[in-house]
Amino acid sequence: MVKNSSNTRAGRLRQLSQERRETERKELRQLILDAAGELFAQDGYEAFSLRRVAEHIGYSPGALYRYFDDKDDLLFNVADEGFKLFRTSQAAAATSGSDFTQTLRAMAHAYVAFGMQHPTYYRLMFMERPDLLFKSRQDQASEWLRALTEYQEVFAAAVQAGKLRAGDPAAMSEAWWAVLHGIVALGITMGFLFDAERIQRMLDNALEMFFHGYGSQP
Amino acid sequence: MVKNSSNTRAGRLRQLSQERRETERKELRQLILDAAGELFAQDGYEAFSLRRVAEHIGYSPGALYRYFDDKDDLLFNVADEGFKLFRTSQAAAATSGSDFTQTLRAMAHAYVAFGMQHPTYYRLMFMERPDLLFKSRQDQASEWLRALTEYQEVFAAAVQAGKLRAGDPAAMSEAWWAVLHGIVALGITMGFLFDAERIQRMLDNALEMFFHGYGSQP
DNA sequence: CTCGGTATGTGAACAGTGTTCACTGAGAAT
DNA sequence: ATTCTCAGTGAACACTGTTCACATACCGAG
Repeated sequence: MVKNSSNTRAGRLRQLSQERRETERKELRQLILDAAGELFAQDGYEAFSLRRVAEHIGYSPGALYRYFDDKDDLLFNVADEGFKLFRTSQAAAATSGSDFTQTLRAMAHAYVAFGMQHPTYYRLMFMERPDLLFKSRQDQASEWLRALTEYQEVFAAAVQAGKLRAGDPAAMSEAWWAVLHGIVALGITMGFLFDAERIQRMLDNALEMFFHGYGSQP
Repeated sequence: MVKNSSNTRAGRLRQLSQERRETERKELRQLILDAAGELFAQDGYEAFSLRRVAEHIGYSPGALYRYFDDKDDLLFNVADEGFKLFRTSQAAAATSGSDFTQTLRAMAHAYVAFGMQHPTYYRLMFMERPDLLFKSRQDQASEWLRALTEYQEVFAAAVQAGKLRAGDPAAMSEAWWAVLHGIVALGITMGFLFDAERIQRMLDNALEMFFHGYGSQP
């Protein structure tokens, strides 16, 4: 039984040693995670391999299994990093403009910018393995849904304020999310067709469509 | 030198034999392709493997390389099958409604239905490896762009007829394509969030948005 | 009919992947 | 000082795509 005995010399030593081992463990875990993030961003999803991560930090492949259950588990934790970036960029945009129109524009541009600047993250998060974000940990899974519900709140407020026409805010935000996702997905997977400027114009067109529609009747 | 000599018995035999070998070759090629398509639709992109295709038809893995350059080459030809399906379904929808609104609705529903009914094909064609459709063969590459330009033509006609407000038809169709792609992509990769009915509602909402917009001002 | 050539399929090999596991070796606990 | 725990290793397993020397069967010509 381990007692909380820091009054004796042996007790203090034991505790310090335990703490040190704990921080060492966390440091190595972080080292793996950093290396994984770097290699992932560099080589993309397909070429990403456990063995190369291990080699990159000078460990044997099997060692990583002391810190992560699986390749999927490792990827999940990498995706988490991407989600932090995504959430902060979205949150910043959400509180930028005073007008709803401006706010939505800012959030949309932030969304697309994130996808274009971190294509591998976006791929992993929203395209390749979105299932990763659901299983695994419950406390972090909500992180993922929160970004989605954030849009809904903005939309609900806009409908209530009369900035948008009456209707189901959830349905509207879903449809708008589909637009954003479609633009980013096309931009990422068909970079040879759509360069950055064209994606920008596409987004502007989509915003125009969103607000005013393309129909001719008033 | 091979002369076109079907007047002698030996000549006829030679020609028939050559024809037979040729058809045998085509048959085996088709057998591989069918098996590949089956396994691909069954197991999806990630689990798809050359060796399993070979095993499935009772050949050694190396044999496939007599008929396809590469795994990519094989996948490209599988994708081609998907494109035939896609194109015919789109073409049928394009000539269905007399009114533009109806036509666009029909095409949109066909688009989404294709994605939901053939998720692995859609993944391969538009998400996983769209690069496959560009390199490889020039004559078939246009096949892929034609489906895209078809939308543009419909839009151009609609603008000219006053069914849509004035503007660049290409930009409009691109934006609308992004919407469709976004809906299907979300439906495919996040099937646990969006079931078929919800995707349907999402599409209806998107059509509403497309025609009338979500803004409150007239 | 026999010879030479041509194309086809095989089997083994290579380099890579994720994952497991018996084993060291060092440090902590007793 | 001895036991115990745990991190890390290295080898193995079952896969993957791809290549290549080789056997083999068949075709065309002499």
